[in-house]
Amino acid sequence: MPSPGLPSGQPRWRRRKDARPSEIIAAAFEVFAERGFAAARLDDIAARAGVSKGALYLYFATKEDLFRAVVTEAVAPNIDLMAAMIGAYEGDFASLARLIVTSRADMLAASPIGGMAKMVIGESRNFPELAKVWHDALVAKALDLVAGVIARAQERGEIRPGDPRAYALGLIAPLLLGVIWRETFEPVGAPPFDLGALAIQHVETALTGMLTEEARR
Amino acid sequence: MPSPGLPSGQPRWRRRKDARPSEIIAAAFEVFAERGFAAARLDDIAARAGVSKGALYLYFATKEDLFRAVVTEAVAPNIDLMAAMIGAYEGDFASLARLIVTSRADMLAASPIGGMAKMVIGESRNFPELAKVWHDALVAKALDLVAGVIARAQERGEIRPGDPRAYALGLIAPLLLGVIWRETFEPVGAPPFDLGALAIQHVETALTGMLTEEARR
Amino acid sequence: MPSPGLPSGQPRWRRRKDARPSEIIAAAFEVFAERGFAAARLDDIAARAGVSKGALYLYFATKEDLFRAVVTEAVAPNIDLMAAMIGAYEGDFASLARLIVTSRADMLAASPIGGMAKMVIGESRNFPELAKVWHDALVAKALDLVAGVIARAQERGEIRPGDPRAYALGLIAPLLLGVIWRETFEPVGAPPFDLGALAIQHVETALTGMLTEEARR
Amino acid sequence: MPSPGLPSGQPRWRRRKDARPSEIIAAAFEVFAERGFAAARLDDIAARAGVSKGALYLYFATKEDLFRAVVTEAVAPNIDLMAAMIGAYEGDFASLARLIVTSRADMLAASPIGGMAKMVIGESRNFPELAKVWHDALVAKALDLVAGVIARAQERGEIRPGDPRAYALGLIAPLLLGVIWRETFEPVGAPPFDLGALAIQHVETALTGMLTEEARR
DNA sequence: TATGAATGAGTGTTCATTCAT
DNA sequence: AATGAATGAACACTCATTCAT
Repeated sequence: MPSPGLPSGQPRWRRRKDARPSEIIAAAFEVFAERGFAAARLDDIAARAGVSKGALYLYFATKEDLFRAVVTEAVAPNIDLMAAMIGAYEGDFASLARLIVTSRADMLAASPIGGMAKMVIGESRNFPELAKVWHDALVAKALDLVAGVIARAQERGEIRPGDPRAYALGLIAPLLLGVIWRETFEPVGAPPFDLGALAIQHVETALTGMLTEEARR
Repeated sequence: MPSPGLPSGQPRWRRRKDARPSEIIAAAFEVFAERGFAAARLDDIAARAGVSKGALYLYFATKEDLFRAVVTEAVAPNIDLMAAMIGAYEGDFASLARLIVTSRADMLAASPIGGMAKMVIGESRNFPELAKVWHDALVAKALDLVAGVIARAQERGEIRPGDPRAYALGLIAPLLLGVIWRETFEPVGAPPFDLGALAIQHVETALTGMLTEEARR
Repeated sequence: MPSPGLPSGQPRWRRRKDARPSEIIAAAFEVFAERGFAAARLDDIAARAGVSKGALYLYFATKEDLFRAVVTEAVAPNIDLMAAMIGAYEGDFASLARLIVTSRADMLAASPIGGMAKMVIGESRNFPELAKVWHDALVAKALDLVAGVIARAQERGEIRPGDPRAYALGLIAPLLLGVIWRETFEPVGAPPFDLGALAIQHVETALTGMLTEEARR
Repeated sequence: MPSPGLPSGQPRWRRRKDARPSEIIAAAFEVFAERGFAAARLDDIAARAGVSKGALYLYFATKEDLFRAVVTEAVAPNIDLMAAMIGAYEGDFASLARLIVTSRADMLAASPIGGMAKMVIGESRNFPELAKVWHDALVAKALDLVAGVIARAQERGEIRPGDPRAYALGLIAPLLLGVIWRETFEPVGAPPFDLGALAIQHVETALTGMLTEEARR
């Protein structure tokens, strides 16, 4: 039985069907990122979204569904950015690598993707489907793109022999680890990494290591 | 619900003459790594350890304490290995780097430390103390060790100018990410990385990028 | 949770010029009969009635009120039928009994009164008022009518000595049980009873048992 | 987190693994019979059984399972009683019928089977399996037994022609209806039926109606 | 020590009811 | 009059923790 009257001067709620789901997802993201899936409470998510607990169920069938929505939602906007960037590029590998690494560093520094990554990593056993979505739609795609660029640069003689995927991982790993570092260790007092500076130094080092003698000139 | 820092006067668990506690920790590690802290059930841990649920409480006061024991236990044996290896080393940086990277790759490939890392990352907000322990006792120490070696090599003119910590991160990041990859994405069908091969290729590339002209000869 | 008897000054539902309330009652009857009171969902009732959930509250104050309306509505048309039939009858008991039993059998076979009975029986503890309405307005009335006819027939020497109510129950019990059988056991594979055939055989058997020697000639 | 200490002088519970399930079933029977399945609250059942809510789940996986146990438990002791009674009988049908009807009346008057019947009838749509169990193990069996006896009596010329199942239903229907009456209408003020007296009168009437002229002598 | 039956606070989910539109 | 998004109390079920044995 609903409480017959909390004496409030304002309407108890406003009808905002369209905005609700994304507001809820945003609130859920925060709580899931803070607590992890299992420890997150729907009460908290609802409160942070400014709705009642019951309202969550108007848009998401279960807590798991809400979690899925949070994760997949975060994947979507990132998928084709790098593809567009790489596909459109005309020029030598070194310039492209500098562009990729620094732009990724900026993106990672600004976006909450670190929190997402933490969730996906932490819940990968409980939600393998989400790990798969992240892998297929984001991680593998990005890695394959970069590895493809590297392979073509190798054919042009710009890059030394070697496994392109390993090169690609070496190129972006410090950035990703920097994000995990920020999410995991900075809150407990670890000195921060400046992702931008890290990127600049790392890409030059990596390029020096990857490029052939000719390409370095 | 984690209580970050209960000031307990006694040791978290008593080591008894028999193997019970470590058996329990081993079982708990498996379950925590599979499910995460919150979703892990003490029933499962007890069953896997071959003891009753009540017996867990003879050795660990709470589920949180057991988790703490699992994590800190895993840190211990790794702490001083690298320090010993590095401290004892006489020789040029390139040789040391090859030794460090390949030996770390072997260790990471063989040990369940990836599962640990997943747990620490995933529960870092709920157990900041453990993130701190991991950082202080393991991650920062390893990073500082490597960064120190690099700094000294820079002083000797073996390595180009640049932030030693950034160089250190660039050196070991692919390995760590490879471990996370194995724990997170391989179970959902991602192609595996061969950590050993990755290490060999990566260390040469990184060295080429880091070493000065003189040192490369 | 039933509140047995809220003293309301207004009629439980307002009959409007259009058919809405009775459409809702019809839909509610179906859902209540299928699920029982507690398990019936107003969403389903509204959907089956082709109205919104909110519209239900324009006609019925609560779910309980709707249930009351369903049950009392179903009682109404049956109340005076038998009374009229019996009151108008001129003739011997045997003919009247044959008429009553066979006509009741037809009615029971055709009407959804079995579903009603199930509801009243199943919710009698939660809605004693409705059990009372059914008893007072329908069951007791019918039983008393038949018992009265039997008592008068006994005075005329047509029926043997014995409690008229017990005779009346014996006369109609197989029909009622046949209806309950149909609602309860036929859906799970029980062989059906042919109510008409049952009635014909039973009334002759009962008459043979009840009538005096003289009346049987 | 369990409450660390309710100050009670007695132990909070005693270990009684063996007795628990039947105590719980007994308590559950009462609550289900009073409220119906959906409206019954596990808190109430637990309280009436003198255990905690959690304890219910040591013995029954779900509320539905508990309901199933209640119903099937009640079926068991009744199954073979009548079969034994009938199988052992040597003598004419009239004597057997008198024995069956009066002994059933005593049993029905004394047992809570009326409450069970109400539950099975009321929840037959939600729990068709239970309606089936009741039908197969109890109702059909009893009806077939009686119908079989009647058919053999017909072959011996003791009973008039007619469908044996219809005769059987006519023989026992008033008793069953009397039980439903007691559960449904007596609590709301209906005058009670004396099942014993009803049985005695009814069986004589029915026998008179069923027996052939020869058998009646 | 060791067990595991018992506890009960906590939480995901449902759904009758309300009310802004 | 009618809608259906929103509410929130209620309840089934879980599981860390306790304690009689």
